[in-house]
Amino acid sequence: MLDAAQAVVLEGGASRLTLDAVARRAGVSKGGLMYNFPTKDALLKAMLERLVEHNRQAHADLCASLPDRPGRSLRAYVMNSVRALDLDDRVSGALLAVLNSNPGLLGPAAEYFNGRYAKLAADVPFERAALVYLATEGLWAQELFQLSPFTPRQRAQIVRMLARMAEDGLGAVKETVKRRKAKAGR
Amino acid sequence: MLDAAQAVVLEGGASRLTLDAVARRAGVSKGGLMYNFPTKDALLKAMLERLVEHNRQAHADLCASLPDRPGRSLRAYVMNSVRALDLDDRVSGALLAVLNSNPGLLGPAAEYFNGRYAKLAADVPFERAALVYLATEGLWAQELFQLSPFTPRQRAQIVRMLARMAEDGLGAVKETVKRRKAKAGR
DNA sequence: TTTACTATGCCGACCAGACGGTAAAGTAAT
DNA sequence: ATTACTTTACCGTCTGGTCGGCATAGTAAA
Repeated sequence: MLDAAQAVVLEGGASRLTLDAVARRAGVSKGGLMYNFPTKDALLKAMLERLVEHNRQAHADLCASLPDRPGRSLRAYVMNSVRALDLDDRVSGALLAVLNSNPGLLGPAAEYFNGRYAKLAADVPFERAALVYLATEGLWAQELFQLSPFTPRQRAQIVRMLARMAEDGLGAVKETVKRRKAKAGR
Repeated sequence: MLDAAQAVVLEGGASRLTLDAVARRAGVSKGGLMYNFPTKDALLKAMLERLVEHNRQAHADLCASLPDRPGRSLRAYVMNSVRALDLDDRVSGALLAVLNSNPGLLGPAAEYFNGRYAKLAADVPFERAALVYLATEGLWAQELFQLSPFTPRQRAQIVRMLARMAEDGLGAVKETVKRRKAKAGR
C-alpha cells in the first residue's frame, strides 16, 4: 500500500495523493485502505517513516562499504544523495507530499535530519563539512525541482569534487584548480 | 491582490491558498478576484512572475552596491539569498504554492533560474562557483523547510565563508582553517 | 440639462465535482 | 460465533469556476 502511495505521488505530484487514488492503485477499496490507515495523516506519517528508515539504511550500507577514514560518513552521504537523484526516487515525492499539507508531521523527520548532520560532520573540520553538506543538499534540491543549471557532465564533476572534499579536504579543490590551469596553459 | 495571496500563503501554508481566502483577505468578492485573474493558474503565474521580478531587482540593487571585482555577482547572490531568509520572506510561500499544484507553471521561472546561474558564475572558476552556488541554495532550502542543523552563530560563519569564497576563492577557506588552528593552539 | 444607451468593474449566489471520512453489511478463516 | 479484513454506499464539506445582476461612469443624442 505504501508502495502504491509512493507511486501515485511520483506520477501525479503531491496534489494527486488522494485516498481514492492510492486505494485504486493498491488494488483495494477505499474502505480497505482506511482500515489500515485510519486517517490520511496516518498514511503520510507511515510513508515518511519508511522513507527515513530507507534513507538511514542506505547510508549505513554505503558507509560500511567505504574504507574507514575520516570523513567516511560524510562521503557516504554525498554518494547516497546523488545516487538517489539518478533513479526516479521515491523520496522526492513523499517529501513534497508531506510538507504541502500537514506541516506538523515533519517533526519526527526533522529530528532525524538534524541529528544526521551531527554524525556526518563529527570527523571533518566544521567549515568543510558544512560546505559539502550544504552543497550536496543544494544539488539534491535543484534536481528535485528540475531547476539544475548544470549539464550531466558538470554535475558529475561536481559530485567528484564533493566526494573528494569529504575526505581530502581542500586538497581536492586545489588539485583541480592546478589541473585546470595546467590544461589552460597547454 | 497579489499581496493578499502572498499573505495567505505565508500564514496558512500553500494548501490554504484558495480563491475565497485570497478574495476575503484582499477585501474583494470572489467574483471580483476572478475578474482580474480568470483562473487560479493565472493568479499563481502572476505571483510567480512578480516573485521572480522582485528577486531579479533585489540582486541587481545589491550588485550595484558592491565593488566591481570578479565574483561580485555571485557574492551578491549569496548575500541576497541569506538576507531573504531573515525576514519571513514572501518567496518561500509562493514557490511552494506553485510547485505543489501545477508543475507546468514552473517553466518560465525555471528559465530564469537557469539563466541566472550562467551570469553569476561567468567570472568565477567553475568548481568554486558551483560550490558556492549549491551551498547557498542548500542553506536556503534548509532554512525554508526548517531543517537546518546549524546554530545561528554557525550559520553566520558559513555565510561569511561563502561570501568570501565568492570573491577570494580558496584563500578564504584556507585563512579560516589557519585561524582555527592558531586558536586551538593557543 | 436631461435622457437613453453602453462598457467597465465588481458582487454574491450558485454549481458540479472531488475530497476525507463514516457506517453498515458481507466474507472467509479460525 | 468470533475475529480480521474488505466492500459498497453514502455524507458533509470545500474548491475552482460560472452566471446573472448591479452600480458607476462615459457618451451622445435631444
